[in-house]
Amino acid sequence: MRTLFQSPVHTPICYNLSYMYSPELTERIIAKLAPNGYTLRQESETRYPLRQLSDKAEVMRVPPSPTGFVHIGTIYAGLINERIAHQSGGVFILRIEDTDKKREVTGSIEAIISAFQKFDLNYDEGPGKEGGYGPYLQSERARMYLGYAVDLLHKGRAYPCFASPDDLAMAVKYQQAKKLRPGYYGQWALWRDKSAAEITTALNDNKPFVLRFRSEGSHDKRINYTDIFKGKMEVPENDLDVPLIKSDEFHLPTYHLAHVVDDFLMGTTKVFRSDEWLPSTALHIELSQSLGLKPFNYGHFAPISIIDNNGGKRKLSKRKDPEADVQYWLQAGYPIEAVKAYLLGLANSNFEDWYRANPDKSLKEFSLSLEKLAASRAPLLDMRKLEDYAKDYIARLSQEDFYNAIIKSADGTFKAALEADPGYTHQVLAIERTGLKPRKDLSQWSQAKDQYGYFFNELFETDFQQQGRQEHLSDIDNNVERAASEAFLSFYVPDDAQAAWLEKMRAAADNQSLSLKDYARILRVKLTGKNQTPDLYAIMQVMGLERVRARLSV
RNA sequence: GGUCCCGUCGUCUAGUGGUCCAGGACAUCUGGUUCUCAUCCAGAAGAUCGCGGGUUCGACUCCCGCCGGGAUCACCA
Repeated sequence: MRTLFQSPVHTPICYNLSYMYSPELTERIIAKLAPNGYTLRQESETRYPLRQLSDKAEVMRVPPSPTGFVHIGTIYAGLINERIAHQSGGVFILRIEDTDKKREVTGSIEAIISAFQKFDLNYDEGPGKEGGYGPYLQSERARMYLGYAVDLLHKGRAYPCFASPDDLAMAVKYQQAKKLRPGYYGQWALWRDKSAAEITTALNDNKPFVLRFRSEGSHDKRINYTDIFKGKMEVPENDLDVPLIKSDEFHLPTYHLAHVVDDFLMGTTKVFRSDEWLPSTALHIELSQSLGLKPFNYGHFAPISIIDNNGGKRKLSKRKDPEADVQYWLQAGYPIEAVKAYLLGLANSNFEDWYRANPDKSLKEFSLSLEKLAASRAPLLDMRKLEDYAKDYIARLSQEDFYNAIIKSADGTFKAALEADPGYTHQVLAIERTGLKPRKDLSQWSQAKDQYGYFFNELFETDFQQQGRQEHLSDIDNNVERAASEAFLSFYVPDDAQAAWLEKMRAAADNQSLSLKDYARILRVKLTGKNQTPDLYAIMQVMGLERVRARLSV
C-alpha cells in the first residue's frame, strides 16, 4: 500500500497559514463544495498502491473527452502512447475525461472504445477493463478530486470564488482596454483576498462558487523544466488562480486538477499531450508542488494539421475537415494497418525505411523512438501518401486475406453478388494479383465495387453497361462496334494462349481498319463498361465464354 | 497585447560546424514495360536550408535581431 511517505513527494507540503480559514468556515465551504461527501486524500493513496514495474516500464495514457466524434489525433496519440508503453513492458491506459457534462455527447464513449478496438490499440486498463487503478471515467472519480481539493483548501492553497460570468467578463474587458495581460491573477483575482465575513455572507446567500487555486507564482519569475520532446524550457511561473472545482451540481474538477490527481494516482510515468497544453505546464507544475507531488515528465508534440483553403497550415478542425473524424477513414475503407503505418511514419521519420526493409514484420515490431518523435512538427495530412501506403498494403495481402477483406467490406447487392458463387469470385479477385508485380488498384476497400462489380451480371447491367458505352464509346459508329464484336466472337476460343489471342485481335482490327487500341477499347467497354481495366485476356478467361458472348452480342 | 512553440523541395522529412552547390519518400513530368489502366523500371524537374547580421578558416547546423505561421491567456479539454 502506498502511504504518503512512499509517494513521490519531494517538495515540502506547503501550507499557507496566512490564507487558512477558520475550521468552522472551512467546514462550511466543504459542505457546499462536496455535499455528497468526498474521499480523503490518504484513503485514495492507500487504495491505489504503487505499481510494481521494472525501471524501464512506462505507464502511458491517452485521455480523450467524449464530446463528439473521435478525432484522428486521438488515434495518433493512442498509437504513440501504446507503443511506448508496450515496447517498454509497461502499461497503456485509456482514460475518459468526461468532466464537462455540458459538452458531453451521448454515444461518444462507445465510439472511442470502438475506434480503439478497430485500430487494435489494446489498452491494459480503461473502461470495461478494470486494472486496479480505476474507475477510468473521470466522472466516476469525482469524490477523489474533491478530496484533493479539500486538502488544498486546508492548506490555504484554494479558495472559493463567487464571481459571476459578468464579473469575470468585465475584468477581462478592462484588462484588454488597459492593454494588460488578461486573466484571473494577482489583483485581478476578485475573491482571492476576500475576508471571512464576505465569504460567509456569500455562502449565506447560497451563491454558487468555483474553488480556485491560490497561486503563489509570479509572472516575473521564471521556472525551468525539461520537455521530453522539446528539451530545456524556461517559462514564466504560473500566477493564474484557475478553477479547480466547477460550480455546477456535479462538483466535477477542471482538467488541471483531474490531470494531476489521476496521473499521480494511476502512476503515469510520462505525460504526452499536444502542444496546446504547453502554456499551462507551469500551472500544472505548481499545482503538483502545492500538493506535495513531484511534477510529471511532460512531452508535448505538435498536432496533426492540414492545408487550409488560404494555403495556410492549421490544426485539423473538427468542423471543417472530414478527415478529422476517424469515422471518415473507416468509412472510406482505408485498411487500418495502412493508416497505422502512415501515422507511424508521421511520428518517426525512420519508420518508412524500416517498413520497406521489413515487409513481413508486424508494425508492433517497430521500435518507436522518442528522439525521432521530438523532431516531428505539425505534420500535414498527406492523403496521397496514405493512399500509396494503402495500395501497397493491399497488394501485399495474401489472396485469402484479400478475398476475406473484400467480402467483409462489401454490402448490399455487391456483397450478395460476391457471395453467390465463391469459386467465380475467387477467380475474379485473383486477376493479376499473383507474381512479383501484383496489381495496385485499391487504396480503399470502398473502391472494390467499382473495381470488380462488372464481373457480376446483376451489377454490370445496373451500374456499368449503359453509362460505360455512353461515356467511352460515343465516338464509335454503332455498325463498326457491332461488326467488331461479331468478328471477335467468330474467332474467339478461350483455349487460345494470350499471344495467339492477341494476334487474332490484331488481324481483326486491321480487317476493320481500326487501330488495335480502338478495337480493344470496343471490346473492353462492352465487356466491362469501363475503359480502364486489368488485362483483357485475363478478364475474358475469368468471365468465360458465356458471359463474353452475352455481353458482346448486345 | 503578454508568453511559449515552430520555420530545409508542393508535402512528410534526413541533416547536431567541413563528407550537403543539401539526401530519401509521396506527389508531378518524360521514356520503357507486344490492348487501356493500376503498377513496375529508368530518368527529369523541384529547396537562394524564413530574412538580416555576427562567431568561425568554414554554418542548414552556434549566437543576436527581425519576419512569418501556430498555440495559449475559459467554471473546454
